Amino acid sequence: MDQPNISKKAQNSRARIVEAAYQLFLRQGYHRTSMRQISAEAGLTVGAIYNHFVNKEAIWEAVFMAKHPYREIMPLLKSVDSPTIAGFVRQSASHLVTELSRRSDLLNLMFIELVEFGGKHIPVLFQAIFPEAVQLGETLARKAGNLRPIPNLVLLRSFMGLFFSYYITEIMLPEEIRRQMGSEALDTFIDIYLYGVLDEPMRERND
Amino acid sequence: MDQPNISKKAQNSRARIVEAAYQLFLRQGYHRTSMRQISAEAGLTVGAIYNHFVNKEAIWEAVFMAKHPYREIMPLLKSVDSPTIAGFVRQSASHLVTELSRRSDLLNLMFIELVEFGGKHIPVLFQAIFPEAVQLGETLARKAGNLRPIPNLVLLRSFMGLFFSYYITEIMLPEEIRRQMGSEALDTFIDIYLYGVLDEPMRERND
DNA sequence: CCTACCGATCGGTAGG
DNA sequence: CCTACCGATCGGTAGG
Repeated sequence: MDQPNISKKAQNSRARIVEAAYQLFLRQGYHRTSMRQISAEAGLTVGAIYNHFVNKEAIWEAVFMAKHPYREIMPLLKSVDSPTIAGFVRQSASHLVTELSRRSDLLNLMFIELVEFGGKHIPVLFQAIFPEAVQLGETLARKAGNLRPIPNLVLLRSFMGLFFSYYITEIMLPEEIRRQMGSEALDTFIDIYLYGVLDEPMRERND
Repeated sequence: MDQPNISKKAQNSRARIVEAAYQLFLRQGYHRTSMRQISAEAGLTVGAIYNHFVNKEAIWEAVFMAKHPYREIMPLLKSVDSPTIAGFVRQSASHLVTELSRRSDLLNLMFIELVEFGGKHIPVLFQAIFPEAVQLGETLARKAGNLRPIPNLVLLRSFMGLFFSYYITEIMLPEEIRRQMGSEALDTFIDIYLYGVLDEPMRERND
């Protein structure tokens, strides 16, 4: 115990840097967060960070890949086991929106990426998650329910778009208006989507 | 001509600062843009800027209020004159998406606001556009077509959400996948929306 | 509206 | 020769 595994120590430092940077980036944005803050939060010196990352942007890349919303969203979607499309969409929506409102900062990572880096790291991220996403699209298409003729990829895209549309319009509404709409807004969004993609019945709320 | 109108000169300087800052903020983000850059682009010194704005954030507020997407979107939507809901949605969508792809930076202002300021200026912006938006919602609801029972505000919100969902998912897709989906993706998104909000017929593409 | 400058802090690197 | 890290400081730039 006097001679700890050096490699493990290094991995631990790296993990602490990523975790500290993640918290700070979300709270303050990328440019408002200094290397000093990251190093202080991670419990090592500024110089020490550069043994793990060549520069600040490399830290962002590690944070982005390790903490992007999909890492939370995918397991959530996989845990939904309704046999019908309608049930799957309703359950997914309630899970996702609960998660998004509990952690309203989740999509901020994507916004920072878009604002600060022009989205240049997104293709790499996309490659990593594409197979899983395609699989999800196929799972969705195989469930019971008469889908209108919609290509799998577009179906998947619109499914994800459902949450973006709800979340972004929610962010942009002042508290007051949000209350006026009530919690039915989400149900209505889901209904619109289900009426939009399904052909005939199966749209009832029977999850 | 030796004694130009001072107030006009001041207004002109202010306008040049806002325009210069707008270009730079979009291109580089807020924190990557220095007061020096803005002053150089606007053709005056750093100190001079502080005769027009108390600080850098005040410049952002002026840019945000003057250049936000609604300023472009609202006139566009008002110019659409189809008598049916379906026609209105289809025409609006084609106009908006054309405009958004021609100026892919339009929504970036919103993202910067969210990332750098936590969205704290949005309520002010919202107050300014809310009456117009409500009017638009009513116009939409009065057009021909059997709407399912959806509250006006939620209908308007979902209508705006349609574009967010399309635009955000487009940003997040690498060029390659976007091409695979083809240009029908937008048409499919619109169809899903129309099937979602309309009760029975009138969904045909007859704009 | 300018020149000149401030306290502080930035991302990154020196030698050991 | 490696790793992980230190105290101190680099040249420049931030908002004001």
